[in-house]
Amino acid sequence: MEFKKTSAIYAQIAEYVGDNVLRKNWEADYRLPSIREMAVALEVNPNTVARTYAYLEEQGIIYTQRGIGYFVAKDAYKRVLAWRKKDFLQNDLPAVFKMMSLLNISFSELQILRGNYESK
Amino acid sequence: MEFKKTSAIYAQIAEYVGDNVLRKNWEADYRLPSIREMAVALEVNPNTVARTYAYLEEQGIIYTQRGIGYFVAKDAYKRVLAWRKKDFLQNDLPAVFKMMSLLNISFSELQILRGNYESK
Amino acid sequence: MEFKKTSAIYAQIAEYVGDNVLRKNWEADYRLPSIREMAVALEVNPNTVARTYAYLEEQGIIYTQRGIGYFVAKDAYKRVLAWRKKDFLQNDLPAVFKMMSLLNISFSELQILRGNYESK
Amino acid sequence: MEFKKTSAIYAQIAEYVGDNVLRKNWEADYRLPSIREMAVALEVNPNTVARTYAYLEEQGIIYTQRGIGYFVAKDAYKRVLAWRKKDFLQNDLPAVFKMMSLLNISFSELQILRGNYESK
DNA sequence: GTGGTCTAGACCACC
DNA sequence: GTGGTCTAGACCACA
Repeated sequence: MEFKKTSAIYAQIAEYVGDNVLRKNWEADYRLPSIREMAVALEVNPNTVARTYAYLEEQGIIYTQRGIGYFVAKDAYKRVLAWRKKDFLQNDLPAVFKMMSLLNISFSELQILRGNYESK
Repeated sequence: MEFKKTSAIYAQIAEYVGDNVLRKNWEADYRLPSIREMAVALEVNPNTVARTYAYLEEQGIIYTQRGIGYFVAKDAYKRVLAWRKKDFLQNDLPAVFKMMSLLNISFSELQILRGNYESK
Repeated sequence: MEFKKTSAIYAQIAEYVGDNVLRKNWEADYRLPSIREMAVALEVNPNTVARTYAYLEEQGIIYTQRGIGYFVAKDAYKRVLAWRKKDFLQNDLPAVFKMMSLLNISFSELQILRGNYESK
Repeated sequence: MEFKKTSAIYAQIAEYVGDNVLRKNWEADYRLPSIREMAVALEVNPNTVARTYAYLEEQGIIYTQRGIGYFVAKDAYKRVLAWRKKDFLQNDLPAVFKMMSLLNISFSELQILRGNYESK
């Protein structure tokens, strides 16, 4: 049996950035908090944030202007969406359907539950 | 920012046992692997498995016969179902709905995806 | 012949805590001695005290605040009373009545003895 | 805190013999099971039974005829009664009254409970 | 400092 | 062999 391990902190920070892009809090060319600011805010080592930013830059989600800072890329929304959608469809959703099957929860039940959450 | 932690190993083992009950691999009065066997198989300390079994016994999901072993309780299925359903509705489902909202995935889309998974 | 065993240490500590609640030495929201303090005071391993506290928490008799300590629950008195009353009626009392029968002690005699103890 | 320790096995066997005298299963001059028989029956080392018999002989509850066996003494009943009564009055009863006080159980309640047990 | 978890290894009683 | 308990010592997150 393989036990779940806590995902790396840098990856969790990447998700946090992605969330802000998806929610359109941070749109194209928005300047991200500096590595140092972010590190303080999240109570994390600056190197960890640097790693996150480097990773996001590789993915084409943010870009850097040396000496100025990091900015949200033009097509960041599109890319984040693709990235997260892939994750969701490949990992989360199958797990949910599997669980629904085990728990004998029908799809119509799900629709009702969905209504409950939205009304909150 | 609060980082996600994995649940404790003993709790993950409890889920594993629960899964086997839900899948009806292990039915009422089925004898669980002994604490020591399980510990070797999962490569954890026997105390950790003992903790899992003690926890499940409290929940009325398994029972013990001293010197013999642990067995699946009569109404284990019912209890596991209630336990996992509560978890699913309180934790997993809200996360899924939130993600669907972020990713702009509609409910009808979900239904189609569901069909794809089932046909596999 | 089945020889009498003493109850586990962690259970005896639980009784000790219960006594303090029943005597109203420790009332609602009273902070229990920390696991380590208690372990030193009772000369047992911290794990043993931790086990006691975990057990009492499950029973709803105490609650925990991470990083702070354990506290007596609001309805601890009620719960301890129920717990101990059940024990008393099921175990202690039958033994006493059996012994009275063996010793030919009548109920009225008991009442007199009771008076003697109270006057002390 | 002093934890309860299991009382010595030889003492528990002595209680067992005493019970049989009190119940008048074993009356004056009744021949006790031999040390070996008793040891086998109780799954105990013969030395332990020997210790019990020696102890009971000291107390004048049994007597021995070398090469024949152990027998219940003439005034065994009287002596056992005195011995157990002392124990009961000094140890058990005060504990019970203390517990009744903690649990708010009145004497009249006790009388009712007594009726319940007797009818079983 | 606090509790929460895990490992390692031991001893006991029961079967 | 089984489970049940206890000790010793470690690391983590929270405050």
